[in-house]
Amino acid sequence: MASGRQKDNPPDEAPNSLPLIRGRRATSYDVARLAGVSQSAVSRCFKPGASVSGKMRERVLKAAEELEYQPNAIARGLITQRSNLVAVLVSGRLNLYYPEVLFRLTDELSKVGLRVLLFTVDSEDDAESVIEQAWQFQVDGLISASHLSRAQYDLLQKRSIPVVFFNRYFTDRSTNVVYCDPRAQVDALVERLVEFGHRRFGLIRGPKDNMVGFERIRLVTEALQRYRVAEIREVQGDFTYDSGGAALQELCVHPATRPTAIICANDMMALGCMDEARSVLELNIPDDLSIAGFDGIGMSQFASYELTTIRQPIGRMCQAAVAMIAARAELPDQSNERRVFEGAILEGRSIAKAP
Amino acid sequence: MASGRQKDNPPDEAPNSLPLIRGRRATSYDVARLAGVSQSAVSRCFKPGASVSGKMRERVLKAAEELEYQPNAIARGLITQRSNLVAVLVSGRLNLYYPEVLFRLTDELSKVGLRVLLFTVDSEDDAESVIEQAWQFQVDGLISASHLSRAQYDLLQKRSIPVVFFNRYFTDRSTNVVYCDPRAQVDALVERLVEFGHRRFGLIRGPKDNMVGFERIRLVTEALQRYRVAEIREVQGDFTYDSGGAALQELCVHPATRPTAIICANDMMALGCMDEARSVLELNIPDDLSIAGFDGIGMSQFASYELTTIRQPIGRMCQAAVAMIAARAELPDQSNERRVFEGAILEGRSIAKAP
DNA sequence: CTGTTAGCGCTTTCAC
DNA sequence: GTGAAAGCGCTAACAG
Repeated sequence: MASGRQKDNPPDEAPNSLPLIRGRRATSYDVARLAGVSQSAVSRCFKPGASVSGKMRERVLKAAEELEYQPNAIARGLITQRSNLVAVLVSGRLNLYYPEVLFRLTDELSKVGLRVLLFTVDSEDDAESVIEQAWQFQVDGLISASHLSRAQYDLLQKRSIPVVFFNRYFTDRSTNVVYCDPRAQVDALVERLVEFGHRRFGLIRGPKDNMVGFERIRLVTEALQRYRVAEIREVQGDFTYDSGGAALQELCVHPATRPTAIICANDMMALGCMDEARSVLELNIPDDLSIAGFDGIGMSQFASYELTTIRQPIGRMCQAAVAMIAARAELPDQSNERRVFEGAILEGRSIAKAP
Repeated sequence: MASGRQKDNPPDEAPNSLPLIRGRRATSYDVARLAGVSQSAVSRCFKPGASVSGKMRERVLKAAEELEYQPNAIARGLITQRSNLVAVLVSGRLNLYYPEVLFRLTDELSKVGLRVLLFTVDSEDDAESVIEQAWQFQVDGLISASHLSRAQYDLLQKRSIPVVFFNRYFTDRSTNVVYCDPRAQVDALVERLVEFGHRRFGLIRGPKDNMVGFERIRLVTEALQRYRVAEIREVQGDFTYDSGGAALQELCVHPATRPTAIICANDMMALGCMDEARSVLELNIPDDLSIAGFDGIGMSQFASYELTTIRQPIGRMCQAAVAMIAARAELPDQSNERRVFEGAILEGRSIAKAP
């Protein structure tokens, strides 16, 4: 067999053969040999801020270009203990109904030189295996826009993997978290609806395991109580379009006392609700029924809907999440941080005076 | 300093300390020491189908569990020359308007033990750097649901990175490709529209660099010519909702001779079109205007739209793409393959007799 | 500034 | 069936 580290070519090989010698990619040794320098010199040339003379750098880069050499990130990660990989967890739901988030996160991460190892999760059991995978791949951090159990979070902590939660958190654990607090906007929205004369409200919850959905409905309920609204009916949804329509039906079983205003824990359900109201119950929106949502997804502003909703500043939130994870990939022992963003009311045409 | 490979503990360390010794994760050496076997034995226990005695396996797995040992995928990749990483390229557009694709691909890939290194691309220049990144991370393959230039594809080939195209291909290159051929459904759709008495058609194209959009419109045009339809007006769109509305305006500048049927290169534009028709031009759909699309995205079947469209069998297409890339990650030199799926007409309520 | 050297944690011959 | 030893491609002290 050939000697170690390919210090010399096998005799039958042309001296300046193609970069891919027998399908093998060029290594820093190949570049070093061609440039007539040491292998570590090559390494330095690819490390930003290393001390190399201009002459050397030039020769090395020329040789590297000729061989189409690019440092092997895997080998680098092995020794530096930094993979430059960040695991991103999104639930199937989020990805389908709010794809902007994943897209923005990926974009921002790539700006700071981090790659996305994508995981989609549908249940807590999935998350279990995701954590093992992330661990095996030595990720520098994890951004979770999906539910994790406390045990799973503790495991991550124990393994010193920095975690940033996106729009979810634990009440009994300090964590890094980026989220949107819609409190002020909820209050303004409720005030407006009450001023419009609404007295019977329907609230459509998110899935049971979802903090954000829960919190939103809680804020709405509290605001309503502050305005002395007593007739509040809550029904369960699961963030899907279909569940929005089903929930509306449930709220309207007694047409005489049906709500005149409905607030949904997310936009997707609000759209389902609007469609059900118009096409099945034959109600006009907003004249017969006011509907509002949360998120500010692109679709909610389509002409068929023009939903009044509370938007999250997704762009800034994604930037914040990435900045936090990048900082902790660099210095793992930073203390936890919460970054809370305000929402903003997106004025649509889905709310009006009570009928 | 401590001796190489941590064969012995520093004296100040407790014998059975925590798995994370000073934040370091357990290695196969740690497990070997605890189990009283050689390091290579540990390695074998984690390799499926290796020859290990039951007794040994048991001891090793017990030690591994105690130390929470999981093999380091990075180090493994370095030696096996397989990273188990697959680069997935999606364009911002695709991700936003057709998130199902990314979701399904990720799911299927994880079933065969491959991880997704996600890249989002908006221009060909982005693709350039993505390819370098993918190369640096030694990906076992690349699935591209985004545009690549010929030069970029050739580079990938030269580097022996298996590539599977999702819904795009080159006319002058043989490639691995999964795509949907809607020919038969286009023909059926056009036939139906002609039978409904439509004689003036409007066609809304996709972005200029997009093969699929181009092909769809070409198929429509050919079918129309076969049915001797002469009045065809094509306008440019870019697959976005907004561009659908704008295109409709352009098609209707002369109300007297406006098209009575419109076919859009994708669903998202068709939705924009429907909304523009209803809310701005005050046309009824389908009575005043028939509209059809391509894709079969979830949203197209919302009650506000019920678009008649030609659906792609996304689930099966994603399975096929993953099977192809997995096979080529295993045996890189397999010949190219094209897997073509038929579309299916999704019956909505957006087409009817010509006014 | 440059080269030498020692590993990162793993898989894989090769003897035994 | 098991252990010893080599080495994947790279970075990081350390000398010079």
